[in-house]
Amino acid sequence: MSLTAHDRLTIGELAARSGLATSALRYYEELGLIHSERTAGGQRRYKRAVLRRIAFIRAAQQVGLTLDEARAALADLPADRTPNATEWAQVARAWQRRIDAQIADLERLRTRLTGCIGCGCLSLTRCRLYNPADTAAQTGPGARYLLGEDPAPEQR
Amino acid sequence: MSLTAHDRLTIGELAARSGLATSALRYYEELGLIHSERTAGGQRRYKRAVLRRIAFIRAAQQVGLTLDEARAALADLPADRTPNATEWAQVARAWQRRIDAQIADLERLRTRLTGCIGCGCLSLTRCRLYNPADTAAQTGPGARYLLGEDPAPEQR
DNA sequence: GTGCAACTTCAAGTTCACTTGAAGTCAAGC
DNA sequence: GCTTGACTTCAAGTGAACTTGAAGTTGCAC
Repeated sequence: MSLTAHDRLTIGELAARSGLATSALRYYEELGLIHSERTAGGQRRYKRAVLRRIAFIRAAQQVGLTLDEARAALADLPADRTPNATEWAQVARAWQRRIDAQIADLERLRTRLTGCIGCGCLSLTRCRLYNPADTAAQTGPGARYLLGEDPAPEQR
Repeated sequence: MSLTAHDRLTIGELAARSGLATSALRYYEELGLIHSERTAGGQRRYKRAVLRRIAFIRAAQQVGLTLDEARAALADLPADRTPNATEWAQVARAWQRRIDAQIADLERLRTRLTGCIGCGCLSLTRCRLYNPADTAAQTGPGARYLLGEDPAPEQR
């Protein structure tokens, strides 16, 4: 009678499908990234749409969003159904800008490295890896992995 | 580039020049990423070559290395002098491969997103974002901000 | 109706890359 | 010689993203 095996997923099934650990799924739920229904006994049961949300979250992480930012981005998409083309296009385009910016950053670094190979490099005065005039600054607490600010105002 | 009495830097000077906090510099030293001499009174004094090492470390972080990996990479470069072209080229080329791989990952994601815009997407059966057959996904513990991201979306 | 894997909560632990704070010491300008 | 700011060590804290462990409960197959 219960075709429910098809229509709601246990946390273990969701873990298997999504590739995340059950602990991670509970953690995501605690953060409000995903949601579940409960059985009479208190166990979680997930709609299949949650798989979509998780795919979204993983992609968000790949473009460098924190889970908190991912949650904010998810707020623009419907919780339980497939987003329509308009809803999705809006999000996707924002991400494309992000991705493009990241690619540009990496290409800039690659260019600097290439220059360095040519110049027998890391010279204090000349090296462009060493003196990146172009730096996209950031200095938030948390995520501080960005070769960011350009200090050294006095070059003596 | 005068070799005055100031050919050694205090930790504060190094911090100002490198853009890192003094606490970070002590931490790097604790990890064995950089080294210092000490005054009679026990204060750190840094050779200017340390600035180069720091530039290297920051760039390493940008390409997604952990500090531990950066230390390993630094082992291929001389501690106190400018690396010669051969030494440097070897390292730089390894990094270029890394950078290229990262760019490729991002481009793959962007392609998937583009496809999704067209298809009114995130369909469970069709979506390529949702079903990335190519999971070259990095998700080891540590180093999760693999791509040099900036949390502020549109600031350049 | 029983056995047991899969679930539950809650607290605490982990890793990375640092920062903060306390308590004390050094270096240098006056 | 004094003062002051820059330094010292060591311990503990931070935050993101989870994981681990303990102790107990549920659901389903047999």
